[in-house]
Amino acid sequence: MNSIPKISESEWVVMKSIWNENPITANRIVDIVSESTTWKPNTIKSLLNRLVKKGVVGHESIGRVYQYYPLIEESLLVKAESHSFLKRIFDGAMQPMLVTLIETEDLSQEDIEDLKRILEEK
Amino acid sequence: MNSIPKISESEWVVMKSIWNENPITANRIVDIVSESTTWKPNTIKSLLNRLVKKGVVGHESIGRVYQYYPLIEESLLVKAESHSFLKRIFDGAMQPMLVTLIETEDLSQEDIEDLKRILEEK
DNA sequence: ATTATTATATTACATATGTAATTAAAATAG
DNA sequence: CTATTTTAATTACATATGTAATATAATAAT
Repeated sequence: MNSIPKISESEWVVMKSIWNENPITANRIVDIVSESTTWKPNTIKSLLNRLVKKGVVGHESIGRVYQYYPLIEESLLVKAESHSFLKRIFDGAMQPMLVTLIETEDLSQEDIEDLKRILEEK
Repeated sequence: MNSIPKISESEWVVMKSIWNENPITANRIVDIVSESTTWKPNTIKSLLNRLVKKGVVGHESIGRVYQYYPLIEESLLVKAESHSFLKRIFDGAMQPMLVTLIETEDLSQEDIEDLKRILEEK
């Protein structure tokens, strides 16, 4: 966990369920992830195992069943991912990115105001 | 080119050189990409070929050498990528993303002002 | 204890990606 | 034209990823 590991798109969705409910059992993860995907339970378990292998998720058997929990903070991974995205697509330039997203994401006037407020607080 | 193809991280850097200089020869691409990577020329050519296979780059022999050119607009791919990133990491929510990037990317006061201006223009 | 049920771990397999080397084709130099 | 150089195409190969099936170990039911 020294350098931040890369986790794949599918792994992200599993990871999120673990950050949201910590600790959490494999079955809960399967239930939650199943709501937003069509993946078979085995698929979800596989992804879970890969996350364990990558060292971003830990588990211990409390009682008769494993409890899984994150070994890395969500904000850390989110930051790493955001930074790499910004660099990869926009060569690190925030302005073009904001422009692109503003015109892609069709935001309400409210949203725009919120965003401005965020900037003002800086 | 009906649905937008996915291009990998490495392919992005090759793709960028083609958007920047259009049309462009393979050798130029190799030269340019070599400046920012340690990839062997063959590696760069391979990536180029994959882009052709994916249908995002075209080529035709003008004179004795191929000229390569993009078959898809940069802005289109950028938008698709941005949208998918936003969805994947932030569940589509701009606010948290902006917050994250603001605190990750350490921006100058100038930058902040620029960003505000962009928002005001909406 | 033996069987059935869960839960977890191992193995599988196709496609994608990173990273090139090898081969073939085309152009140029003798 | 034949040999060499340059360019482009094909093949290679390890690791990652998407997507599971199968096998094994632990529990619970009989």
